[in-house]
Amino acid sequence: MAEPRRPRAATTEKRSRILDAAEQIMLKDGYAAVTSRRVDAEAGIKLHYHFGSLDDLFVAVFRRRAERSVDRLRDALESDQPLRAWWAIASDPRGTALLVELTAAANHRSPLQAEVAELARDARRLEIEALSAILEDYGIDRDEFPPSLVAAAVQGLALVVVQDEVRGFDTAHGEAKAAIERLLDRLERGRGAR
Amino acid sequence: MAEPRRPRAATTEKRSRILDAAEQIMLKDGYAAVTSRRVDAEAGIKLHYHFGSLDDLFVAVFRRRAERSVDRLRDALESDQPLRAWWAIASDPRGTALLVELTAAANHRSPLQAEVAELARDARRLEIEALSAILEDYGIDRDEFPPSLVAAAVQGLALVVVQDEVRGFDTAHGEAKAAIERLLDRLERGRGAR
DNA sequence: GCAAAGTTAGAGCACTCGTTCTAATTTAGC
DNA sequence: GCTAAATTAGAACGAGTGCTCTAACTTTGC
Repeated sequence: MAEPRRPRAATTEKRSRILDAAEQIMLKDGYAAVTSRRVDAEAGIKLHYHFGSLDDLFVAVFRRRAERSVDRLRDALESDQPLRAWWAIASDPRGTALLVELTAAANHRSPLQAEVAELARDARRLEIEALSAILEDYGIDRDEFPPSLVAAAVQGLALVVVQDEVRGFDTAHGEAKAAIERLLDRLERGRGAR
Repeated sequence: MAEPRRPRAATTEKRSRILDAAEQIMLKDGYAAVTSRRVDAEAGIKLHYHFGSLDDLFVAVFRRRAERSVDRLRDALESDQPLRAWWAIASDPRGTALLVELTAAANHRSPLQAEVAELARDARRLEIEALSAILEDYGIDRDEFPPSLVAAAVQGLALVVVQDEVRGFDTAHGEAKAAIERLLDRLERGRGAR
């Protein structure tokens, strides 16, 4: 049978160095700029030995990110101020930008598409479950604003506000962000008082 | 001086045939699939004579779309049921998908980036102005939900719901859409009664 | 220190890309 | 119908792509 053939000590570190390079390129110039030669140059290592194909690399980048995201989301929704903590995660510029790029890249990389769909489902399920339990604490009517709507609204709002800010669009995103903070103040205060 | 050298009769039709082809490719396989040879094949004409460069083509696709969008948005916001009409536009799958692709493409096509920024600013300004006038009619508190927040929320919500639906993600988007319709019903009814 | 396995750099392959050029064809205006 | 301009197809160029192969190099376990 196949021998164990264990990798060397430094290998996992090199894998993550390649993943870091891929993320950085994606954030700077978009997913289409993530080419084998560009990653090689940025990481100082050739990717093909460690990942085989670009598809595999994209999937690995996504997986590493997705695992962190789901863990952090779970913690946030179980924290003292679930809405505020959730918003902090959703409105993180780096994470949002990467998610947008990876989702766009998934359009023509089917192995990646499956991963993206899975994360979308898991994250939304997590959010909806958590919201089902806490929405009433915030004084939000569940018939008028069901968890599925609130979840989509939070994610969408974060997406638009963050993207407009990152891209430097002149869309009063600062004012919107301030209003969201005020809203969170009021909601979290109201929840504590209940 | 330069002679008039007027183009032939069929030329404008051919230009728009190329634009149509570019849109179709983008919707099907993403902006990165819009290559000169692919467009040539899809449209049956060579694009370089009519547009010069791919950058010019992308800008032309965006401009044609942007002009229609702003006009339709203006009409919607001046209609009898501004929120509902606006939502209908924002949640149009084809328009949303194209906007996402073009915005992503703008990441590494600077001539396009300038156009996108301009549309974002103009559309948002239009929305904020209209909302400033009608928000109170809907019984929405302007301090708690300022126009800039409502505008970002509507666009973000549409983005997420439509994208999840188009991509077949299992995120309860159907339920969210139904809740939005109920919300619109209530809001528009309340506005009429005022 | 030595063999075996892990890892590397570099060349190379077959392909696609955006764009330009040229020669041929089609059309418009007279 | 003729001429000048508009438009076309097709080849070609240099560059970049994902990926493979090979020969060298480095580390590991004994």
